[in-house]
Amino acid sequence: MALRFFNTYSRTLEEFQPLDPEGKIVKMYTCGPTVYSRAHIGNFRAYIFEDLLQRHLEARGFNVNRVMNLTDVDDKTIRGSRAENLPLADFTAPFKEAFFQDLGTLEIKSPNEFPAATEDRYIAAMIAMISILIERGLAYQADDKSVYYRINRFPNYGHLAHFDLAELRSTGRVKSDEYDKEHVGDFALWKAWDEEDGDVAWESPWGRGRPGWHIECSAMATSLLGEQLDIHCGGVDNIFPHHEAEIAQSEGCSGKAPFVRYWLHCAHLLVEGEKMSKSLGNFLTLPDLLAKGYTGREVRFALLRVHYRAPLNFTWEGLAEARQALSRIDEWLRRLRETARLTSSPNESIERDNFAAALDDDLNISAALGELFEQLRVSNRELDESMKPERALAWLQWWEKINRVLALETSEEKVPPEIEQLVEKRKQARQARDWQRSDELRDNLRDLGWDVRDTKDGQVVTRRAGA
RNA sequence: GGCGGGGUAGCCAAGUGGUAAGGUCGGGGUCUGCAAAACCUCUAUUCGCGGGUUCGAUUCCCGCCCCCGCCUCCA
Repeated sequence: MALRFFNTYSRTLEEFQPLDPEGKIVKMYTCGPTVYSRAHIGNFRAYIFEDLLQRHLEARGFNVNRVMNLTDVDDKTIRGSRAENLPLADFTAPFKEAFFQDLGTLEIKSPNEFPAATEDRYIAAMIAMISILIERGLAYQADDKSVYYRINRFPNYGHLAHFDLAELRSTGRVKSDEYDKEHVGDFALWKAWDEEDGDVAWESPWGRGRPGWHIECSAMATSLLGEQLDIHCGGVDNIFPHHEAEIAQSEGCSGKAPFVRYWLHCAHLLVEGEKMSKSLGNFLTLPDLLAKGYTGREVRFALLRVHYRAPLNFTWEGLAEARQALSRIDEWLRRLRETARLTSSPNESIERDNFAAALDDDLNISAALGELFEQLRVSNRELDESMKPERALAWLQWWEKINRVLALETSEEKVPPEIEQLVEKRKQARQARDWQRSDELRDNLRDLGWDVRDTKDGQVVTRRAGA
């Protein structure tokens, strides 16, 4: 089956075909975090979905050039820096750092570029774009000195979100500048400096000020990837106004459409059935989960296993399920490796491609995982009936291909000497058929965070999940 | 009010116009000194509700209900 994705723009499944004439390079832009606080697991659901997308494209032979921006200037970052009495850059730096750290913990591939909005070259690019928009009559400076996009002059405005301009109404969520704007829906490209901005300001042809939110993504995306992109992702809440504005700005400047060939949006995350919010006390960050003993891969699996367009209900029970499923994979790999140890010559291979085929269908991760677990059972059965080392090696190679996409494998933890000693003692007790002593030592080991099991080949010691 | 997404077993979740993958939990079994792991087996006459089309619908059409989100700076 051909690779296809659900394009928000057309609201249909479309076969994927990159712009690159060779059909090789994929230009992908993903909206990154606003660095005013630690990113929460809802944010990471989106980034993990994007990671899965990138990895699967790579598995299918594409060369993905991915950009993820960092929004390091906006109302919230400015507010935060003032509250802490820090220069803006000093306020945002630790959040950038924390973000990179979390990406690492979750095995999210680093994008090729991490442009930040405040970098000189992008501020310059934004100013250049705004100038062009003004020249073309697509933007204007209002009485409040800010520059706004004139949405009435961009006929396509509203297409992505399926919004009718006449029906846009203010939710009052944002300070209303309606008196200065020609249309309520006109959005800021350049915000004139005001007192609350403190020393956060750049010079521009329209006076001191700072960029509006939307323009940064247009500027960074087109600077790094060109005027037209293959894929642009984000959470569904970004469809409007953010991505709608990006289309208006980018196409308004380049005159080329479409700005983006495939828009992919991921649904939100709920926590225990409720929206995550600080007031509900269910606002979770990665360190919160790590502190409870969960690992990055367990969180990754819990966030990965639901299709990206379906809402994902994050629960503690779900994390426990993830842990259980992963330890099954670990045990399976341990057995395969043990069997494969006796050979190094792969002379057969497992030709089953259903995993990747499932992902071809708009990243159907559930079907893909279904296939993985089905084959896991098949191969476990083969192991039970004594498997040849070459066969085990073939299964391991099958897994490696899959794991390049899932990124769920951890390096095995070495058994420390003191644990080895207890295991040795237990071995002796068992040889003496001293079951009481044997069970005692097993309990000791468990308390120390190690599981020990008896198999026909002797004791098997593994690290306890969550220990 | 407008625009989306979703409602499938205790929980999570695929799926097809022809009779419900997979994960997890729980019951039974094989194995084991006991466990554990692995495997086998059982657990939805039924897919939010009501109509319609059809030989046949969870799947297509119509209407309704519920949940979540967006409607100007939230992934």
